[in-house]
Amino acid sequence: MSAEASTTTTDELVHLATDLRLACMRISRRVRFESTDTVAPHQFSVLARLEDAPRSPRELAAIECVSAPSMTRTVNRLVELGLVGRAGNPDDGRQVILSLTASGRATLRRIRRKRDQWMVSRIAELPASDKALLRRASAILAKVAQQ
Amino acid sequence: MSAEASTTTTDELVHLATDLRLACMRISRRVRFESTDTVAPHQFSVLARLEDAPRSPRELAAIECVSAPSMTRTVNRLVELGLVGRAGNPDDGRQVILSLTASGRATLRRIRRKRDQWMVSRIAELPASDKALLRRASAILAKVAQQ
DNA sequence: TATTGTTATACTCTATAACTATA
DNA sequence: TATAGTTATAGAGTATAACAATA
Repeated sequence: MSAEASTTTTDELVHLATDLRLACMRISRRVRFESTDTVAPHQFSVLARLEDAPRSPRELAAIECVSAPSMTRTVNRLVELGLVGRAGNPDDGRQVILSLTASGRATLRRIRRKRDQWMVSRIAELPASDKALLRRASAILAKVAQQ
Repeated sequence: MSAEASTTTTDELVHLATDLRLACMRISRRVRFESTDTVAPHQFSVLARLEDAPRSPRELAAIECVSAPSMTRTVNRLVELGLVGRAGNPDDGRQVILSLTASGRATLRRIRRKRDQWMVSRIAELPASDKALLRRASAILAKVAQQ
């Protein structure tokens, strides 16, 4: 009875984990639902991967944990939509190099802006103390997600 | 320079929204990825809807925002798996009433436990002050998601 | 022979349209 | 005729296996 008072009990920990997980999943769900755009989730994900650097289909398939034929299909569609460009590698005739087009970059920006807008509109009305708390929580959650 | 110090600027607000959204989405993604179980996401969702009360296929289709034939298919599979039971409505011969079986309830519990475990293992190591902060953040996020 | 990428084929989830049974 | 549910059919995403081209 004395040892439990000062620290977090297992029960409290599980409770916190459940509540926090549900809150994150619900927010994630709402954001995804709200920001349904011109490209599907798996297409958005590939565009985001190409943002930093051009990549080969194989690389993308590995990162996204899908098969090579699946990635071929996804990439074909993105090329068709004009969001991704395909180029050959002069040093290795087998390889294909994929990169974002200007339109692809614009699409990424637009989708992110839309997602953020949903979140901004909900946070804006909160009292300053809640915002400050979420600011700190955000950093902790980011670390938790990275683990 | 004097007015901006005390309150949240638009820029800070958007920044917070982006960070918080990304953190929630990443955690959600990790949880879903980690807890891939016997049933697919859309099946899990239907099981959860049947937890509180039996429902008709039509009701489920409306709640889950899918077509009636899609729900027929999903339900068929869940019945095949023994997780959902099908019964006729004596008052209306057209209607079908779906409810969770004992096995369906057990499956829901098992999946939730698995999802929680991932979150618990990550939160457990945090300092007590972070846990306390997340406890408060969780409540705020829950309200935000509900809006 | 190993690697990169595509094509062939099949399974699942989704949808719309057509159908059956009941009200 | 209107409603609940299913069946018919098609489109998109996924997978594995087989193939072509290059190293």
